[in-house]
Amino acid sequence: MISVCIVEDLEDIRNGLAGIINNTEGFNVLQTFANGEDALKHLSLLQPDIVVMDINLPGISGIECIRRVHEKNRSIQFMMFTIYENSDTVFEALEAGATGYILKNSSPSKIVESLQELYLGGSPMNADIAKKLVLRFQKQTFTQNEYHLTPKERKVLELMSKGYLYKEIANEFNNTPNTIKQHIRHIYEKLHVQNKAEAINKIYLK
Amino acid sequence: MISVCIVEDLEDIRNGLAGIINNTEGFNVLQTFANGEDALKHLSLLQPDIVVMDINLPGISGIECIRRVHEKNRSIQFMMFTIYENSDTVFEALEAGATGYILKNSSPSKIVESLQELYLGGSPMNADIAKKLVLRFQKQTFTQNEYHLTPKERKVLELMSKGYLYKEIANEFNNTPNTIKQHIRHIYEKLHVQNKAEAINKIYLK
DNA sequence: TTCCCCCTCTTCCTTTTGGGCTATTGACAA
DNA sequence: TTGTCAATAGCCCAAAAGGAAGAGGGGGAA
Repeated sequence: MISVCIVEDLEDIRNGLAGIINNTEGFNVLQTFANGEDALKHLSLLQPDIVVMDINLPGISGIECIRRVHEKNRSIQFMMFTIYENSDTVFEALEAGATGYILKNSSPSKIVESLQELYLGGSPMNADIAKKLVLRFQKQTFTQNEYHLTPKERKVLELMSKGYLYKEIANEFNNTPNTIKQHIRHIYEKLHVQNKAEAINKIYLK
Repeated sequence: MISVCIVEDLEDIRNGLAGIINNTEGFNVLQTFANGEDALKHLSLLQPDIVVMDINLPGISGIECIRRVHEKNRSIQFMMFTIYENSDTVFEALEAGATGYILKNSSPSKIVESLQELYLGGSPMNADIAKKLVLRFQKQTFTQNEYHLTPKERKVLELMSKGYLYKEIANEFNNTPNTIKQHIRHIYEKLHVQNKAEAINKIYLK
């Protein structure tokens, strides 16, 4: 039996969704909430398997609600439930702890299918959002070539990003620290940055 | 008309797949290849919209093949085509430039649907793989709590990782640089690191 | 062959960082 | 009320990083 809680401010949608889930074998709606504040109070005690969370709630946002509950309850799975697909919002929610994502206009069967996937350890989401995740993932390799770094510079940058000192990098390549310094100066010029942290940020983060 | 090339060493599977795709309205199989070497020679000229790439090829691997073609042809979309779901392999392929992912035992309709999604800019993949991507994405936020950093320390760390100097962070919070230095000392102690780059690495990378 | 780029290394100098140590305040919990 | 801890801040000192400017060798392309 998969236990579910629903947080959704619109009564019709909330009840409709609860109906769909309750009428599906193997699912059980424990409780529904009309706002994030109520949900915050009770979710830790209820310990549902899944929380279906509307993102646009009055008062505390769905994302904030996920963040707070997720922090203390790592076993509860959160399924975002929204009408639109703003990718920033979705990323924020993923960061806050959500693992799945369904659109409000999905068919009942699609919704149930997604909940099952989530319960089985998957991350149901549409191909668009998955693509954005993939792009973030690819960014690293992608970015490096953009700045026309030479092979040597890339290797230096990599060690630098791991916290190696100039002299340690120098040992690694049998160079003098001065040489490494020179490479790093060139890297900074090409990236238009002034220090290690900025360089790492530009190449490996964001 | 969506143009497709197929790289797959097993003749039956290759022809079967080509048949499925050619019999679907809106799709056209330009050419099929039995190995990566042949594909490498011709893909740049053929410029298909999509390449369906088997990962386990004799000789040069599918991943290496994607990497090389992708490097010079950013508009060609790559769909991985495998029997198993080793996540390391899938990540490697994503890194190499693949954006979609289908299992060999998928139904013909599922395969066609995935190809359409890919063409429309999505990243078709099953919920398991999506979950792994999400987990990588969440790692950051996840890690921070592990080291019991205080909220202030987290904020300092964040600015530090962006390349801010002590005094710049100090201005941001109306503190003296000495205070920031002290916070950073504590951060380093908690993370067991000696410098910025290591700290960034431990919290935001890998 | 000439020119450009990559890799190598230097010297001189300033700024930034990091480690050790100490200390005060306020909040919160036992 | 006493103890702990976060946040604030200071001092001294040494190491590391970064900026400016120059220079030589080697290899590939025009």
